[in-house]
Amino acid sequence: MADDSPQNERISEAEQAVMEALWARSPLTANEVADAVAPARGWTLATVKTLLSRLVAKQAVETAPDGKRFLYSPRVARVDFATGESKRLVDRLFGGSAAGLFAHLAEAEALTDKDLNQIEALLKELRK
Amino acid sequence: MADDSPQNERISEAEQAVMEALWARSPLTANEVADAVAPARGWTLATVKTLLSRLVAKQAVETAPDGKRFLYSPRVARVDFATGESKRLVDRLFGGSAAGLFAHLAEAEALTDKDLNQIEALLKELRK
DNA sequence: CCTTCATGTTTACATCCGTAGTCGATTACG
DNA sequence: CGTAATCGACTACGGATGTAAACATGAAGG
Repeated sequence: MADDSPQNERISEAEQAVMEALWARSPLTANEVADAVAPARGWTLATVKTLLSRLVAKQAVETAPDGKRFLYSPRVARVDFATGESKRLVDRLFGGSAAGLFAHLAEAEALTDKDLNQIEALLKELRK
Repeated sequence: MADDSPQNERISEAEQAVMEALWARSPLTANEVADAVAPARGWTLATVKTLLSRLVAKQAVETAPDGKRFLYSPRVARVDFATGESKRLVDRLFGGSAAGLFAHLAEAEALTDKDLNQIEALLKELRK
């Protein structure tokens, strides 16, 4: 029973920063990833390399040899990651009810007018 | 500059299970908390005691002496915890846009009809 | 009173995470 | 051809987390 499916392992916060770079553009070399991510987080190249390794181990990223080095690409889509994390939150905090999450955000005044308008438009669209 | 405000520290997943017990009913003794959470998670009393200690250290839980033992109560409201976690998710994944989260859930078909109805009703209420 | 039970405190330990240095091999440049 | 730069792999290490046992101390019961 080989575990060939991507991303059973959890992606940590620091790792996500690396994924974002790859989601934005890929494939990238380790250096390119570092250029994209390291400055904003104050990381050294070594840190980025470690995170890339861990992501490869977690099968969240795959490598293609390119001469001496590797080109890195995401193996999990950002959409799937976002879905997983969102569902986890909804389950953990709102008993699986997405509406519960929205009620909560509304109550916490965490919804801007813009949010409300967009959600309303979305709803209309879905109803169609 | 004393840090007297509750919960700057992050509450972990295991710790949240303990918080849930206290949010459901409080104050509770360590034993009562254990009775409430240990079976479902397969924990021993010792584990619950450790988690309670850490929560006290994190100022997420406060104690009141009750003779020989302590009574534990939450110091952070569940609502605030939920708000914090929700905002963190929205920031980390949807650039701070709650509508983005909503659009995403819709696209992932993670919204049931019930969710949609409830959200619609919510919106109507907010528009009032 | 002395033993036992209950309960909080301390210690333990494996794993994960954040952050990074070092090593070994390979490539490229002089 | 030899030396320097490059790059992935391995090692490191402190803190957080999950999980729990050992210990100390006070209370309760015989």
